[in-house]
Amino acid sequence: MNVKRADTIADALEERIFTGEFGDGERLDEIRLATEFGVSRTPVREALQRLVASGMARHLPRRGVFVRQPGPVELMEMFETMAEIEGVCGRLATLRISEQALGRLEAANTRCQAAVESNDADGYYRENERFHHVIYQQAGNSFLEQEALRLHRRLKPFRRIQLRLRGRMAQSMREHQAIVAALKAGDAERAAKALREHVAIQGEKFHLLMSRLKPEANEV
Amino acid sequence: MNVKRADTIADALEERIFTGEFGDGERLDEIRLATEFGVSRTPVREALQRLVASGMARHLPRRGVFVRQPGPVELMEMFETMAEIEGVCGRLATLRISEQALGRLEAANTRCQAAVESNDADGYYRENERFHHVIYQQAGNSFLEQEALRLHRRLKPFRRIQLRLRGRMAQSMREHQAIVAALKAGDAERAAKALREHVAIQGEKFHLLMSRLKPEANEV
DNA sequence: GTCAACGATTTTGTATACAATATCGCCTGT
DNA sequence: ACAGGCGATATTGTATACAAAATCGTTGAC
Repeated sequence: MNVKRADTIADALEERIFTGEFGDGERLDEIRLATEFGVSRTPVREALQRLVASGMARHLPRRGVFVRQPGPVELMEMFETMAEIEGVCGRLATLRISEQALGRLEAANTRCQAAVESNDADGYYRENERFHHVIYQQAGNSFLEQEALRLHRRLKPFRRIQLRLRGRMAQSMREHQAIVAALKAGDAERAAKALREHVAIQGEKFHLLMSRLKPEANEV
Repeated sequence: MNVKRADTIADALEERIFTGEFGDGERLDEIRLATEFGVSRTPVREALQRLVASGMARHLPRRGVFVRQPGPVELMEMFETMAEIEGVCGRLATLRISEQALGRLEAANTRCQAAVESNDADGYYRENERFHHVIYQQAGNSFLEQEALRLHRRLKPFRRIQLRLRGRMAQSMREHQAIVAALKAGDAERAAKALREHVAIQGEKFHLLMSRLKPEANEV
């Protein structure tokens, strides 16, 4: 193992929170996890601290660490924030993007199109991610890029679902093309708006799916 | 002590990094800090992890944690990101702000004006902070608000300095008034632009001061 | 029967002990 | 004299032991 054990434990726990194996409010028992991972409490506690720092769990002093699944309201807030940050990245990228990066965007879009045609959701998802990462990077601000990546990653399990909606992949594809068009035209405000709405729609589609699947889970 | 010891240690270390007592690249020796704080290594290690999580230090496995002071480039990136986020908050707040909050903004501005007239930089700083916090809050997105507060806090030691520039307080005051005017007019784009530039100028002024004070520190 | 208080138990937070690995200095060989 | 390797030392990472505090159950009083 290249990284220290506490890091791997943190990753494993993170994954389990993402998949929903750990429900909201569930206490993460240090001893239980320690025995489960076959380690002492020390590395488990380090991992838990990492979860708390990333906002995936809450720490109540002398009480323990409790997983904190975002509710519908917070999820919509996170999607809105992501949309705004993407918009910012898009506006800055319009002014700063390189020719090469524009090429990478179009290449990713081409592969997205292929995925749409073969109805390959996984492939689309992968290329879509690449597309967005290029835009974050081309905003020309490493700090902003890192923040965008952080939130992007946090929303990953929720973003993925909405691609299952009928026709969403093709719609997303058209939005990508509009984004590239605005970037090529050097129209920063149009690029910002296109990206903002592209992500906002993802949030709305996700919300739609959630309210369909479990309509009772819409409060708090 | 209400909070656990590791938290207070983290706060103390954070403060010392902010004040520059710990320089960039300096190793934070667990044993040294433990003896200094009169505790064992365990709470010190927890505190160090918190610093790493907040980006104020870096952790090299089996090597230790090293303080990571942002260089001029990263600082400008952080100011630019802050400017963009404030712009976003401003745009959203224009659509969502309450009458009461508008009143609070104007009250804060009035107190700012008083501080300008008595040349009270500390007072100005305090009311300026309140002003911005109201805008974050009125964006109507708790998640975004928390992100804004986090970055705002991170930039605190650097934001404060620029107020010492001659005439900066009065200029900042005028910018605040333009922001409130845009908010009252319901012109979201104008409010966004005004806030973006207000913060961007802070970054520029800070940069100006830095290049004056230590012109050799402008690389990396 | 219910509520409160007290003690036992569990669990977190901290200290210390141990293990593993990196760093530094010395020594030897060329 | 300098480079490389080997060992001593120091430091991080993990395990265990201990302390403090919260929870839970029981018991007793009303």
